[in-house]
Amino acid sequence: MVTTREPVLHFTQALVRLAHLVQQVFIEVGKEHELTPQQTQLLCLLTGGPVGMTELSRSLHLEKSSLTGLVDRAEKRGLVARVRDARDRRTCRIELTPEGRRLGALAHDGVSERLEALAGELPREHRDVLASAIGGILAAHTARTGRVWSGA
Amino acid sequence: MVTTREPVLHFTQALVRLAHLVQQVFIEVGKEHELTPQQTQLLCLLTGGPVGMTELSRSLHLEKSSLTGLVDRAEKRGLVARVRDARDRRTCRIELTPEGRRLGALAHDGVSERLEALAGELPREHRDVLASAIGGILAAHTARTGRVWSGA
DNA sequence: TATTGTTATACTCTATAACTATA
DNA sequence: TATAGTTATAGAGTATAACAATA
Repeated sequence: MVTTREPVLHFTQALVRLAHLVQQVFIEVGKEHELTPQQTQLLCLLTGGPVGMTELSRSLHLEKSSLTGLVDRAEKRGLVARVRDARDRRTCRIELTPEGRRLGALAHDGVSERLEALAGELPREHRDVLASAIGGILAAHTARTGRVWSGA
Repeated sequence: MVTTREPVLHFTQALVRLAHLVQQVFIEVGKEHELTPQQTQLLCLLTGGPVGMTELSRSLHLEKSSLTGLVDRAEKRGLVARVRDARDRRTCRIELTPEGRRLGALAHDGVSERLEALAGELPREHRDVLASAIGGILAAHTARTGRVWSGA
């Protein structure tokens, strides 16, 4: 049984609420730059370098057809570009335009800033425990599914 | 490969990835019961009892007009009902139908189960630190905005 | 006048199924 | 045949603006 300082929240409850808070930060920061949450996520992901549609759809957990529309709209807004590959003419890599890179960086920084601020009052060692505990959860999940999400 | 106590992830990076993982769990569990993520969230929120449209729109961070549609669809599926108030005939409270309550409970349990499983390998004291650290973050945010999200 | 909620409208986001082009 | 990506279609989710009904 739990004897010492009992956590106020159940463990899973805490995770769910935290997730929604982070999601909200993501939405608000995106809105400041007139980005939808999905566009924000796309830009953050592409910060790591160009990615093909199939890999992108796996990373974002989206059907390829859904991704086509997302990339279409981002392309129309001048945030990303489709670059065709001469070797395999079926494929294309999606890469950031300078404007996309700029907005992606702004969004990334805005999210970091706000999350840091939220956690500002936590003692340093709690932050470390938090980060490494989360790292453990993510590692367990990655080992099980082979999936990594690398946004923000 | 994870060796030292040094966090592998930056703090904010860890939060963002965790949030996306939780979100994905939410989506997958909802899908098992043919619920959209938004419906799942709505049902979980209403588990605490009937809520009016205005308060609901604040809790979910949605415009009232967006909420109208969400409730319409949920009502058409027989998950919730609008109950009009005789005292103030402008307002209505949204409450779960038996079917909505059933699906809400299933979704809630499914989410808890999976998150527990993901965290299954964490030492007990890390889970407690994690939960209380998150509690601190949420409390700080709530103090600042006066908002609570009470889903799942 | 202020509030509660809805309607009208125009997007974005998403999935399924069928398709084209290339390998 | 198999893979990479698109198109067609339908529906859900969302916001803004204008509105109706009630307080």
